[in-house]
Amino acid sequence: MNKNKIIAEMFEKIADGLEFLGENPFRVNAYRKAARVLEDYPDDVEEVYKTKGPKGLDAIPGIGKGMVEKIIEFLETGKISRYEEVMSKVPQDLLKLMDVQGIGPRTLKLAYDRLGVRTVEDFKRVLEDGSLEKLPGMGPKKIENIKKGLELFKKMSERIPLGLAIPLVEEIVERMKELKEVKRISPAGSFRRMKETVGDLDILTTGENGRKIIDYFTKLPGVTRILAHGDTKGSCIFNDRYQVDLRVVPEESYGAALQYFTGSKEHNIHLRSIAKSLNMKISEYGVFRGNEKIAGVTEEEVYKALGLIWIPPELREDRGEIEAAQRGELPDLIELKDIKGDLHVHSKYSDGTATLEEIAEHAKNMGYEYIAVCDHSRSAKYAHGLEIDRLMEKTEKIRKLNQKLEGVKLIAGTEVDILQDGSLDYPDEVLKELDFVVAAIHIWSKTEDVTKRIIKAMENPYVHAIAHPTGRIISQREGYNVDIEEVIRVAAETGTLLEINAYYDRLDLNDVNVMRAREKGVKFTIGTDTHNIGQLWSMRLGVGVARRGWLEKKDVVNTMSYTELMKFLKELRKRKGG
DNA sequence: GCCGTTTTCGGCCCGACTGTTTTCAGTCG
Repeated sequence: MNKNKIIAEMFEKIADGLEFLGENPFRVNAYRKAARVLEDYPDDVEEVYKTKGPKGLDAIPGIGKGMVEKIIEFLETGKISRYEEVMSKVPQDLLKLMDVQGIGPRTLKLAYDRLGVRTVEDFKRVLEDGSLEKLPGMGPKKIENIKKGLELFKKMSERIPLGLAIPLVEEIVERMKELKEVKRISPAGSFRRMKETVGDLDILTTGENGRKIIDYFTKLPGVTRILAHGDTKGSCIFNDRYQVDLRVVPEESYGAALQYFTGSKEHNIHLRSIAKSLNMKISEYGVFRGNEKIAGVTEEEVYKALGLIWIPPELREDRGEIEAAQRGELPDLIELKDIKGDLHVHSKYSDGTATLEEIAEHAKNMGYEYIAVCDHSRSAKYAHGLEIDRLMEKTEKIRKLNQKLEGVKLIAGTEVDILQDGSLDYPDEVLKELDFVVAAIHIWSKTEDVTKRIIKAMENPYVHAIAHPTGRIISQREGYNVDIEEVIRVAAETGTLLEINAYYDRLDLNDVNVMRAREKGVKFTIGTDTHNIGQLWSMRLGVGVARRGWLEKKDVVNTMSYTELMKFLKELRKRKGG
């Protein structure tokens, strides 16, 4: 585990603290930016410091002299004195409330100075007993707003996995299209960027009668609460859980608005600074030179006005895509239609619910050429892992079935367990008989470093891929204690594929790790880890991660035809010495 | 606190909404 994340968190907390103390907002922003840069930075800062010294750290964009000093202080002493100084001046418990809608640093400071509020509990008390309301700038509506914000805070504090939001958003979009006033409609925000989790869901429309469109929206089935209801914006809670904002914008600024509301915030900030350097101004209404509007109908022309080619939403995180677009060198991203098959599906043989025949049938429905059936291995008792004879029986059945099937093939595979000592749950003679082997860790302890186990598995010539390489479950668990940089390095060295597990709460590898692995020359497989056939659709989540990780068609092996893929898998084993 | 092919000082992204105001501060995205 590298220290980037720890330092990033400390910088973030310094930013919160300074904001509360009323420090120069630009300084606050500098800490936030540094935190975000570190969070995303591919290399371990400790390693950078060791090999390149302070200069190496200073070369990181957004990290200057002051931040370098603090990073070094942390690496050498485990502390940052500035952090401790700021923390000693602020009520740390109270600052948690910064994330509540309607509460910002000024409100907290006001309550702190005038009412002696020090904790979340204090704050709730002055909110209830009316003393907060008596302060200057506070009024009944503000108080009401904060109360609502607190109520929602608990429910909303957890971000929603993208896979859960997709059905809801698509249904809303379909229903809105039924209204004849609605001309154009598109989801925006982190949803459109295919971020692994989403907060609020943003939907953008153009159309004639804004009021009517918003009215219709607030009356959709599933609305349990209406938060805002105006001529251009409506905001509702669906199913007591999902906040959806609908905006109606004029046709002539649709592109600018879509760009603006798609974000990310960091991407937009960067764009606006470019606009400024070109003596232009960019907003949700368009790109302006003086009072003259020079772009705004489409996103393409917005980017073009700034000297950029259009940037796919998945890349808009300010992770180098703007510079790449300036050079005209954006990747030709993989698309869902490039996917020729699913390389991680479970059948009834282990803990899946579908028979081989049903899987083949659904492969056809998905328009696939193949599906790899990768059931659990014998140690996975909890999942009815297959003993060798059952595995052989299943493999035999797949071979026979393939002779009958038209237009689709099943690939005989396994998701073989990587055991405690890094050996595999089937002997090589057995693995050899299978066309596709993904290896995975399913049993581990929190204190254990599993890096060596995974590396040993990658060195096995019969292993094609490592499934869910970090083991994280979105908003449930962190994942194994694994040095992912090392895993990536060995994957590149041995040619072993890394899986993008597309199951909605895994998405493992994640976007940032995919990006790093790609830079090192690693190839990928995308598999849905489907256990019942209705989950096959989540391939699009995996493709979303791949796109966010800058992958092209050539980086993902299940874009190959069946024949190409089988050839590739055989050659990979040869290269690995099998 | 960061940053510079106009700048090592003086900028730093922008607009809307809300509620509280009577000209604006705070918050949000």
